[in-house]
Amino acid sequence: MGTNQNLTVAERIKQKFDHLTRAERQLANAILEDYPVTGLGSITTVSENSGVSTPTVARMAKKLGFGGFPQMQAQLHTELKATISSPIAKHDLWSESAPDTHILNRFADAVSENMRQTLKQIDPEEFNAVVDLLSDLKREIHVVGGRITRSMADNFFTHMQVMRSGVTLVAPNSNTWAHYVLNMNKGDVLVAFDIRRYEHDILRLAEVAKSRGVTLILFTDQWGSPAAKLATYSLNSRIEVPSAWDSLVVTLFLVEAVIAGVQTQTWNETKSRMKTLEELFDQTKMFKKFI
Amino acid sequence: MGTNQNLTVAERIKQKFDHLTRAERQLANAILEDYPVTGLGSITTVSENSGVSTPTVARMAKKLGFGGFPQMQAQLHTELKATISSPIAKHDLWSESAPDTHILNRFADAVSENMRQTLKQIDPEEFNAVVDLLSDLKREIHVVGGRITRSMADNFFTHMQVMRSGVTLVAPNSNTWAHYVLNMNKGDVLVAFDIRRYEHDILRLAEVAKSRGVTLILFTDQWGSPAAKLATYSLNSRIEVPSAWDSLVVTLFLVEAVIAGVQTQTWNETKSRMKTLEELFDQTKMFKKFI
DNA sequence: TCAATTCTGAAAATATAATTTCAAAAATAA
DNA sequence: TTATTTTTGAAATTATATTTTCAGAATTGA
Repeated sequence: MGTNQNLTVAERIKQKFDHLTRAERQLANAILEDYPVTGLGSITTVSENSGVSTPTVARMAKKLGFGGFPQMQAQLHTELKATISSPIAKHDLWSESAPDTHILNRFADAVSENMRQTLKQIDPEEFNAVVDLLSDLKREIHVVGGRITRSMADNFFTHMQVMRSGVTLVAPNSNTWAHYVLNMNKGDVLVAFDIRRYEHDILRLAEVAKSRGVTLILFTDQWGSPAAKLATYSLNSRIEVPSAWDSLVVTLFLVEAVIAGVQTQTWNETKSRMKTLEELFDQTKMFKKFI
Repeated sequence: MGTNQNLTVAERIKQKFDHLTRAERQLANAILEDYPVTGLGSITTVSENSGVSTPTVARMAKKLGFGGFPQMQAQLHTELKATISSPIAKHDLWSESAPDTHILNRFADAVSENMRQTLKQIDPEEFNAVVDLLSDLKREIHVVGGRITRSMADNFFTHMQVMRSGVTLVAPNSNTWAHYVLNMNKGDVLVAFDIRRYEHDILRLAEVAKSRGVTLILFTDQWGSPAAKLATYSLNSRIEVPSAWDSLVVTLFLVEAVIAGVQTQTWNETKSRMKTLEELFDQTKMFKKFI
């Protein structure tokens, strides 16, 4: 039988519409009405919604060239997925001169997808709340990272330090952390970075900080660090890429966006401060000689 | 229990995410990935697609406040119907719940554009050459960053150090750099990071290194650091974003891609090394107590 | 009109889905 | 480490969905 297997359900219905019986046409119209959502329920639901019996539904599915109702439904799922998912051609972006299989392009695809997924899941209210908290000059801010995320913590610290006072970077070596804890007071904020291969020390620090009334902001991955349950705000980013390691690209994106947010928020108070600091760097740069 | 009945599945997941278990989070991420289509199949399909068991799916549905899986699915159907019938096809990237003008979305647009432009301009041959050079175990590698790019240098160093021996991170304080120069020999590689507000010290170090027969790989911005003229390979990334600072997101992308390249190239020699190191970290993690 | 044919859905039969139970595995606490 | 708790999925159970059967209803052609 010459039924083309690649047709959509809607196309098949239209093609065969003349050969459908009265009850089948009724069903077909119901399916096309809110296409493809109506077809997604159980055969019972579909039959009820269109006022026909379940055998009619099953029969029509076969008539349209499917093995049965479940097969027709699977096709509807596939179609829906194609409709819903991004219409943006995946890699018109990327490096054209390199083949699709080149690590650059595979990496780019993965990072781009990570970005998309992360942004889809982020709660802007939560983001705003984080920015507000970090813009509050009355609160001291403590920043800590793990073995791999240390660079994120460092980057965050470097920028925050320019914008405001009262920012501390907790040293990587956890032996010294007791001293940092002494300086954490009620109302302070701890910004922690913890991704897969979650570090026990970070969790411990978060616990101790929490017990001292410190608010925890956590940058973690899609699965969530164990410290997440202690966090008031946690910003999760997708980190999987075709590599033996995880990608911090999206995490860095969030960090930079938060920094930009804080900068906007505190601009009035901090613009002169920033200018002075920048000038200082420019000057010292001039006079240093190392060799 | 006070669960609001009018929340979407996605909202419920986000709300309860921190209280979900490992397998449940895995499932939650799978559902959010192609939301809401992934959740539309049978409980069996959903469980298979997300790599968890059917009881886990049923349990999570209850945990999210539904009577069971079918109830959760009904909610997904309702949501889908609402989505489909709304004619406004939002650009599905980025955070839909935030307005276009929100810093998150403006930042995302900028970063995405930076990524596109950067990849368009990168020469895959040059990229490959950089990977080859860094995979050559006979060459010592020296890594240096500036005030802002230090975190990039640090990140690069951390990963390279796991994969191979002979990698040195040049300390941030340029007073001490003379010592590092003493250890640079002909054939060595200097990986330098230098973006806008180019740092004079980096240029000086590059000059000195060059005079000792060291090959320079430079990560810089679209305009190119003054050190670019000394570099054998330079990887330029776009860094402009709506912020007082520049964005290192794309630079980090290139760094991670290079690392992934080196990893692939040296896999045979380094896999055991990597494994051992990872295990070491896992162990020390267990026994350290800081407080 | 009536007989032949096709269509349809109630009900039975079958297949699959969803939930529950429970023992093993993993995580956590002591 | 060892004990305790929590989490997890295989297997059993239960509930639903899907298909099949078949008798009656609707349609068609004379």
